[in-house]
Parts: sequence; C-alpha cells; structure tokens
Amino acid sequence: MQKHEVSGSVVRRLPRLYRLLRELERSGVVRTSSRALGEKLGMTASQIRQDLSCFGCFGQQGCGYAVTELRMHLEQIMGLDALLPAILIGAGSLGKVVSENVRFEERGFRLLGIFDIKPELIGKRLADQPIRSMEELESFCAEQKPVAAVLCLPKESAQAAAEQLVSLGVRGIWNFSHCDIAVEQAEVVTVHLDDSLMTLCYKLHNL
Amino acid sequence: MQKHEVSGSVVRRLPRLYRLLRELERSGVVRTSSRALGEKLGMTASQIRQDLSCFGCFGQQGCGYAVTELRMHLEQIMGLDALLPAILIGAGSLGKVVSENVRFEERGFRLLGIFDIKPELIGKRLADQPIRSMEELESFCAEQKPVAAVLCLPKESAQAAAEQLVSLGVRGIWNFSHCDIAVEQAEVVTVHLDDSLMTLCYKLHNL
DNA sequence: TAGATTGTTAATCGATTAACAATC
DNA sequence: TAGATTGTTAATCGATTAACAATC
Repeated sequence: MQKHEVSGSVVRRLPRLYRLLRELERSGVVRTSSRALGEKLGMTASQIRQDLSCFGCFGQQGCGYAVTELRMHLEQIMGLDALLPAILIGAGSLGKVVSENVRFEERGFRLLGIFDIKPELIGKRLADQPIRSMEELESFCAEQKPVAAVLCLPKESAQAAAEQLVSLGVRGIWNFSHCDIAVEQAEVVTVHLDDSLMTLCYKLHNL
Repeated sequence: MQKHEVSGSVVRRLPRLYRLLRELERSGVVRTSSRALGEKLGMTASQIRQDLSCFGCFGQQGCGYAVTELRMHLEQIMGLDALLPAILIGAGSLGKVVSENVRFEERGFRLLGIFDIKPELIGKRLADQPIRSMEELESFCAEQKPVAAVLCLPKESAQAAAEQLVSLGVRGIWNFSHCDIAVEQAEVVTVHLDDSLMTLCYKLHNL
C-alpha cells in the first residue's frame, strides 16, 4: 500500500485529521471534501489529498470522502484497532496522571501493568490496576509480552530502564523522562514538556 | 539581529541545543564545535551553524564555540531570562502535575497564580500557591498582568477560557486541554498527548 | 450532461547539506 | 605558519502547492 517510506511530517498530521473526522462524525456530518477538511485544519486541500495518497484512494471524484469510512481507514493506517499490550513504569504523580488521563484504548494500546520501585507504592491501585514491584517486571513481560512501555521515571534512571525494557521485548517507548533516550531496536517517542514551554517563551519574547 | 522571520523548524531545535549545552557545562566542557554538537544531537554540523546564524555570530573560526557563552546567548535568544508572569487554570490532577513538575523559572516563566472553578479546591495549596477562585481571575489579572496562561481544563471549557484570558491581557497559552484552540492576538502552544501516543502506535504498526 | 472533486503529475517553495573563503 | 572551524553562499533535496485529466 505504501509506495515508499511515509515522511514524518505526514505521520504527525494523521492524528489531527483523525480527531477532526471523529468530531465531524459526532456532529452528524456524513460526507466531506479535501477542501473542507483542509480549511478546518488550516492546511490546503492539496495537502490533505497528498497525505492520504500515501496510503491509498479513499475518496470519490466529484463527491469527496465518506466521513466514517475515511475515519476507519485512518484507524487501520495508524493501527489504532490493534490494542497493543503496554506497561507503565513509574507510578509517581506523573505516572498517575498519564495512566488516568490518557485514553490508551482509543489510541491503540491496552495498559496491562503498572510498575514502580518504591516499596510503599506496591499494591496500591492506579487506573484500575495494582502497582507492581519492579522485581515482577521480568516474569510479567515473559508472560504478557508487552510491546510498548510508558516511561515516567526521573531522567537519571530512564536510559537504563529503557535498555532493560528493550531486552525484555519492548519495541516502543513513550518517554516522559525529560531526557532523550537512545536504544537500538526500538521506537522512542519523547514528550518534552520543557521544550514545548520554551518555544512558547521564544514566541512571546519575539512577538 | 534576525534577518527575516525564523522558521518553526529552527525554533523547535533551539531547546534541544540549549539542553545539550547545559549538560556539557555540567560535565565541565569549556569549548565545543558545530561538529561535536551536531553529532550529539543527530544532525549535521552545517545545520547547527545555519540555525545559529539566524541570530548572530557566536563562534570563533578555528576554535569553535565557548559553551557557557553560547548557552547564555541561547537564553537571551529564547528569552529564558525574562521570567514572564504566568497563571495556571485548572487545578485537577493534570494541573497538579504540571505546576509541580515543570520548572517554570528555568523556562522563562514565573507562576503567579493557580485558579480553579471547583469550590472544594479553593484555598488548598499547590506548588506553594493557594488555589484561587475563578471569580478572582479578573481582578488578579488587572493587578498582576500575567502574560501567559497554562490551560489544564477539560476540552469543553477550553476555548471559552482562552478567549476570556486573552481579553484579560494574556498573550500566550500553553494548552493541555486535548483540543485545538483558536484565538486572535495570542500564541498558543498545544500539548497533544493523544497525538503523540498515536504516532507511536503508527510506528509500531508499520515496523 | 454539467459541476464537483478526486488522485496524481508538475512547479514552486523552503529547508538541509555541501563547499569554501575568511580567519582565529 | 599550518590546522581547524567558523559564517555564508551555492547546490541538493524534500515537502508543499498548483494544475489538470479522470470520473463520479
């Protein structure tokens, strides 16, 4: 289906388009066009069509796109229907917010386990799960084979944890650790809140 | 100093370079080169030099860059030394994590006030601040003149809150509300955790 | 059929990389 | 002076936009 490798710019735009389609669906819109979609997302109709064309043909000449159909295609393209098994490491305040506020099941993942190193947290519950000891991690992974891990650790321990996770079979890491991580054989998506805040600072400074 | 408008791609790279320089400083490195910096950041030496050249000349031919000096220049460029007055709206679990975990003062902002609409939260403390009632917001803004606001609200109330804030003088919004926001006359930087997670899903799906 | 809108090819624009003269 | 490395100009590469034939 994909001609060549799809560029990062295209991949980063897919979630926004997906969210818009969900909204249109909720408001009862049945058909739409690249023009209408582009307007709402602040991009050109060309770009919408060009982006979609990386993955196939989802419209009809003259009539545009069926909203629900296109939304389902995007789900397939992004793999949101897969529900990949995932775990979360670090049940501090950050881990708590992420586990309780992120809709994993609507974003392609199922959160199977939450781990922390602090003895006083073990056994408490978070997002409907017991917090488990890090000593359980290896056997848990052997059994449940999580493909992804959410890292909510201080930056000092993030790199080592990432390496351990990869050695236990994890292939994707969602990293909240305020530092960059380098691991072979795994995809890492880092959320750099500090960088995001600094870009706001820059913009205000150069208004 | 800036020839033309600096592109978004350049602006987004500045924080990473800044973080690297802080690290180098901490490990006692005194001088460095575009080659060394590029290697650590996974980009070309050309790109480092090209990015910096948007703002001035900070190196010496033959000798590279003085780490501390360049770090200080970047602080100036991004405006990190300004400590712009900021407020936070929404003291739920998300607001709690953001106010307690983000190092505002190192990122160019000073958090002056935290607001929430829920009566049961008013008066409790967060990040060394009392949580204030939304009724106080107008007079507080008139007095303290916050330039930026952190939005930690559910998406239903985000747009209206943003508009109110702008009418009260806020010029920059750091938006955690899981939705896009459109306001005239203000810079908005939105943190889309869901989009970030979906790109990880895509990558794992297309491994 | 006429109008609309796709998918795709071609043209433009911008961003990245390479090259090199200037100079520490 | 010789070696290194900048700042900048030119060349390349990729991404966005425009144009248009195909067709619903």
